[in-house]
Amino acid sequence: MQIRTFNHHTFHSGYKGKSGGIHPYFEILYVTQGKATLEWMGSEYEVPSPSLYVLTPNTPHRIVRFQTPFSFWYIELDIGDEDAFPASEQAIHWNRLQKEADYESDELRPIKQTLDALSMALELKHRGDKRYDEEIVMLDIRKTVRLIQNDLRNRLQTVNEASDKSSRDFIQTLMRHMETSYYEPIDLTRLSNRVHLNSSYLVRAFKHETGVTPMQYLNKLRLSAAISYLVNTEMGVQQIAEATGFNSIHYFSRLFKRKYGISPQQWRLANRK
DNA sequence: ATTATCAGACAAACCACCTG
DNA sequence: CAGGTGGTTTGTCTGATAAT
Repeated sequence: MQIRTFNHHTFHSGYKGKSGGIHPYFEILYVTQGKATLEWMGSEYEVPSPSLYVLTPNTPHRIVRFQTPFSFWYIELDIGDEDAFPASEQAIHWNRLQKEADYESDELRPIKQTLDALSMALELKHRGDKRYDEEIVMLDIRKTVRLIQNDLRNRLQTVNEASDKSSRDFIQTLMRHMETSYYEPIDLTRLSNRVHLNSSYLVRAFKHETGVTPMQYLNKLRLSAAISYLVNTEMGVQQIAEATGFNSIHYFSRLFKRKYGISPQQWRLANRK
């Protein structure tokens, strides 16, 4: 495991710079001051402070609204083939909990203590202080990840004991699948085979539960990924269409224009700098 | 609760062509 | 040449309805 990059920011009123991205790295985002909304994998998350978000590789994320001053730091990690990091399902579950997370509680206090230690260590690194020790930072990151996983495991046990498993778990299964594999070829037949259900029943159940059909949900994910690529990379529209799972640039730009009113290229020009 | 079928509406995907 | 549009074919979604 390697730190690929880390940074800390405070947004003051009038801030108009970049506040998100997409990259093939695992990211930990720790919010220390202010409130905001995080867009991640097609959903919005209320971001209080303190709160901690785990962002899995290749997923676009963006802070869209914030109450100033808004402070946070993040670390992007090249985790190689380590499997100790939360899977997408766990990350989603964890991030959803952040809205109401109480970091003074017995369960979460150890995480906050570790994060505060990390904050201080990263501050040393930022200043080029000799006391900075990368090894200790790595241990703290591993400890944080481990604490998150333990906390999730404990919660899951209590949930499973308390409630009967929803008969509609397959919808969550499919949503998670699309969120992590939106760039792969996905069609209705593959989705219904995946959960062993009739496709017409699947569409009805999915819409009933989520308000959108499976393919609408998938396109929403793909377009929000495309937005991140447009703003944060130099990739051409053709490349972005491929990277987000669209089979053709033509269809991509048409869908894009339908949703945002302008073409991808125009959107990039309008949202740069 | 789930599957099946059918028809009609609508959206996605594709090809050919246009534009800057 | 990359990116955008028009028209056509193919796939998805929905409502109705019947059955397990």
